Amino acid sequence: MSTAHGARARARIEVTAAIKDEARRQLAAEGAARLSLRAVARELGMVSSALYRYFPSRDDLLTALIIDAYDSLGESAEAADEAAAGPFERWIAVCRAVRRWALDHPHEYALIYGSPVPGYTAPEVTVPAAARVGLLFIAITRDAHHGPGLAPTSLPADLRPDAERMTADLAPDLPPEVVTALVAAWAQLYGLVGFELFGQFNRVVENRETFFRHAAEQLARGVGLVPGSV
Amino acid sequence: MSTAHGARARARIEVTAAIKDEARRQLAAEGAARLSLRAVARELGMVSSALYRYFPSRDDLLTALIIDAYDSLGESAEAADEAAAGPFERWIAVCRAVRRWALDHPHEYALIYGSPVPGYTAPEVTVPAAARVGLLFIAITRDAHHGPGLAPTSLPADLRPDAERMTADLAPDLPPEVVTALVAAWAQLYGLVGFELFGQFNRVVENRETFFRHAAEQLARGVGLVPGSV
DNA sequence: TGTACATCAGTGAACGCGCGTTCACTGATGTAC
DNA sequence: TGTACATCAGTGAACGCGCGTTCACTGATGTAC
Repeated sequence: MSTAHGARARARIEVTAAIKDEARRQLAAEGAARLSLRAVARELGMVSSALYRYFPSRDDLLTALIIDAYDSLGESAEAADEAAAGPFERWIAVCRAVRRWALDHPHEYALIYGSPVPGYTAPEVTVPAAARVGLLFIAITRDAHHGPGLAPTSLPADLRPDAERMTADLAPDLPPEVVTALVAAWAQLYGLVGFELFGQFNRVVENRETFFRHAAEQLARGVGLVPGSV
Repeated sequence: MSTAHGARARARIEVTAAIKDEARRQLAAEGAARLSLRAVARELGMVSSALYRYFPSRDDLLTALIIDAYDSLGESAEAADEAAAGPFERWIAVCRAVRRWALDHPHEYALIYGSPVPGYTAPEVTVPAAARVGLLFIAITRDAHHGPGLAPTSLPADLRPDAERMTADLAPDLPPEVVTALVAAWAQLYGLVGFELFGQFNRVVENRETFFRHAAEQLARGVGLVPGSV
């Protein structure tokens, strides 16, 4: 019954991977807006119409690349998390992994966190992969909250309902003050990374690694994490 | 001597403005990657080659739009600044103006702060316009520093040289701790705005106005600003 | 083990599209005397 | 005020390009009996 191990099935997996690899290469070189099915096919020595056996349209190829990018970023972040001990240190490690990954994969980063690709809207299937880094930050903060050291700032009254809804959705065992700070810190992290990546720090910040680490530490403090506690 | 008031000169100014307006309209509708000289000309009832009397190439038109966008954002921010009193309140007002402008001009915002347009690199002429909002934040913080209320966090030793260089470049009369915090806050502000604008807050933050205001207040505190002091 | 049929990866030509840019030109507006 | 010439905005045709997608096809791989 299982054709899943036939030569045809194996070939299909390999060619699909080759298409994505070449597409990723072009993405890295030119950006998502310039990614072209015809160019991918040309580079693989195929005829452009052959790609339609693997991806029903250019948008589907883009979607596959987006999911892969989120997963690649998620894996980097998770590996950094596992290599660190203590909530504060884990937080910093994940922030640095995100920055590192972004600098190593600028166009893939732009694809998932930059301005939307014109004419393309990401389908629902991308959501789980997109959530990985966020879930990691939540897990780290939750672990810290079980120990000592969380000193959340207070919430204004008009933010409380939304904060409580977010808390119920994301991390019911954390205080709403912390969840709010967490979401803000998450967005702010991407501001820091994006500014560096897209050139806004040119002529302003030079020692970017050190600057980033300092800023990431401030973000950690913002969600109540302090160095050294385990 | 002065042909600057002839009918021809006046017409030139008007047509140049009309081209930019139409280009801005297409930018708003489709994004920078889809902006096309031919479509602009078509919409204006001109032949595409006629645009070359006004802009030597598509890139020059893009550059003009970028400068206009920075100036438009800068004006909004400056107007908000002037309408507020006290450093903390001015800070919040400027942050909110930036967010408001971004939500009102999403594609122009993406053009100046989103992922770079493929094949285009912004020339030097854009720098002064790009600096306006940053200068505003520096001015606000400087004013606060002349009064009471600045309580800067400390700097790690390895960041100090870069922090002192930045301080000399940007605001020699401010302490390096504050300048560093300022640059970070500036990047973080754009993280908050970008996340909302590019859809990362979908299904996460609902009351975005309130959330943003709270986050902006935290940023203000990060550079040592506190409410109520004048 | 061998044969008949079904599946499906890849081909090659074509459709219809839009793009940026160049170039020789026409004709109206502006300038010098 | 009138004439001769220079400037320059806008035209229309063309160049050369690349794109996504469709379609009828060939031929190799896989399946059922």
